Formats: sequence, C-alpha cells, structure tokens
Amino acid sequence: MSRELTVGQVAERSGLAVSALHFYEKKGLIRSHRTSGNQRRYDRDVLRRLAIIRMAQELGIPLSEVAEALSRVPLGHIPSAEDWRGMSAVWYEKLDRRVTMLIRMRDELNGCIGCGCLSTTSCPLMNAGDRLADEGPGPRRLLREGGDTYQS
Amino acid sequence: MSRELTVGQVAERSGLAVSALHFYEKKGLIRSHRTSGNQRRYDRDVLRRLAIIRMAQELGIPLSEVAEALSRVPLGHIPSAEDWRGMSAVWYEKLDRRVTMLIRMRDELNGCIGCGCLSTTSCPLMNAGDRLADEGPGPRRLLREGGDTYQS
DNA sequence: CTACAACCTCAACTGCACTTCAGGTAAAGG
DNA sequence: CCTTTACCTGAAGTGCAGTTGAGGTTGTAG
Repeated sequence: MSRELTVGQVAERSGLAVSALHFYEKKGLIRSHRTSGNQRRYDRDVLRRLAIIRMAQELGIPLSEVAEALSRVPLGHIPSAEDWRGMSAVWYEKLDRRVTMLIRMRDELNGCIGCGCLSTTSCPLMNAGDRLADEGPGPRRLLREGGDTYQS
Repeated sequence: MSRELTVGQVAERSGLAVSALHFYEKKGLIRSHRTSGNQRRYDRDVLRRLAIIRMAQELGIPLSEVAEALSRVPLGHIPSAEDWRGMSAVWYEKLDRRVTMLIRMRDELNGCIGCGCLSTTSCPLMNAGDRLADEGPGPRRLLREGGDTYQS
C-alpha cells in the first residue's frame, strides 16, 4: 500500500535475508530511514540498488567495489539511467575479460580431455600452471586479489 | 638434481606459498614423505596435482571438491590421462554452464548500457533480480552455495 | 488490551582459503 | 665447527560475506 517498505518486505522482494540488508546498510550500500519506533523503512529505490548489488555479486565484484560505485549515486536517489550506464560500462569490461578467460580455459580443458596430455612441457594447462612460477616467486596473491576473479 | 623436491622448491615451481602447501597437505590434497629429520620431501607428481588444484581454483571450484576428485587418484601416483579425463570432463560441464551464464549476463548488461532501462517491469536484469523473490522466500543461500559460482 | 509476529542492537559465530607468529629443529656452505 | 638459511608445529589472525543468538521493543490483529 504505502510507498514505504519494511525490512521484511524488502527481504521478500529482493530474495535477500534481513540480516543481509542490515549488513549492506552497515557497509553503506543501502540506506533506510526510521519510524518513530526506530524501525527501518525503505524507499523503493532500495530495490534497484539491491538488484544492482546482486548483479555485481554474480559478476564476482566484491562488495567494497560495489559500494564504491554506488557511492557516486546520491543516496535516496533512484539510480538513473546515467548512473547505471557508468557502472555497467565498467563492469561490462571486467565481465568481458572474465568471459574471455573462462572460454579459453574451457576450451583448453576440452582439448585436454581428449589428449590426456599431462606433460608439463607441452600441455597448455600444465604450462599455465608453471608459467607463474617462472615469473618468479612473485605476487601469487594476485590470483586471489581479484586477478583471476574478474579482472584478468 | 634429486627426484625429491623440498617444500621450498615446490613453492617456487608452483608459485604457491609454503604455508599453502602445508595447508593443502592438511586438507589431504597433496602428500609428502619425510626425511629422517622430519622435513617434507615431495615426489614430482605433486606439481601436477598442484597444477590441477590451481586450475580448479581458477574455475571457482572449492578445495573440498577438488579434494574429493583427487581422492580418487591414488596418492603418490602421478595422475594419469584417465584420471585427468574424469576430472576435467566434470569440470568442463560446470565451466561451460558458468560461461554460458556469464555471457548471457554480459550481453544483457550490454543491452542495458544503451537502454538505461531501470524499469523493474521490463528490464531483464532488474527482473532477474526480482525473479528469485517470486520464487518465494526460498533458498537464496543457493546463490552462495555454489549455485552462481559455477553450477548454474 | 493483549497476544504474537516482526522488528531492533550488538556481539559472536560460520566457512573458505589461507597467512602470520612464536618457539624450536635440520641441513648446507664456508 | 659454526653460522645462516630453510624447515618444523600448532595456534591464532585475516578478509570476505554474511548468519545466528540473546535480550529487548514495536506494531498490528483479534
């Protein structure tokens, strides 16, 4: 009825747990105002924000980065087409790189299913494994720090 | 020189930290035998195992599942083409599903960059966000439990 | 007006994949 | 022989993305 949504209603409509909404709020990803009795009430824009957050999550983008992107969208303002364009363009690139990498890996994997090439000298996958080592004992943490997740 | 590798050598060749090797050993992913002085020594097969582990990690497969797959490969035995075929075939399917999903998302995202369609009623992405809610307050945890990571 | 469901806060816990630290031992070079 | 580097163990800490629990308050339906 009202334009205001309770936390429970937002949870139901977004498919997220109430605890997750509290969590996102603490992280500054969403915002609520309160009733006289200190209960959260959400504007409708929260659903769009949550949809964007969920998308980004599915793209493997860490919450911190989503927060950063959303912080440029004025709070309480429904993300505009312009806002969305900016975010999605950046994420599209990340996603595109990730898709490319995954396809390459999938196809190499496919090749290896047939060839059974476990040779460290010739198999592209095995070499992929060794390649990093040859780059020195370097920053293998990059693998975890987003390098493989969606950036590379 | 020797066929035996120390933990440091394995770390260098695999690009993994020594602590990670200890960790994998505790989890049963790799194995070592010890010198009279209780230091780890690795057979060469460990490098292949680690390459496989790294690949799987890059595919987003959790260590527990990698452990499960590797457990069917006798320890201390260099994974054969047959072993590899079994694992990679299973992983290929997961990876393929994931690629498909990512491509769909990327293309929808691309469409949305242009259209700026933030309408909850017509935008496919926005609806994707809402769709789950319509499936009831159900197991949204599936999103985290591998559903989006590589299975769906 | 009274149940009862939904809400509140804050702290602690979960699981994954590791890393870091403290305190001690082993092996290799000079 | 001695020093330095590599190694050992077990416990605790890290970062992410939340969930769970305790103890208490609010809002709504009957």
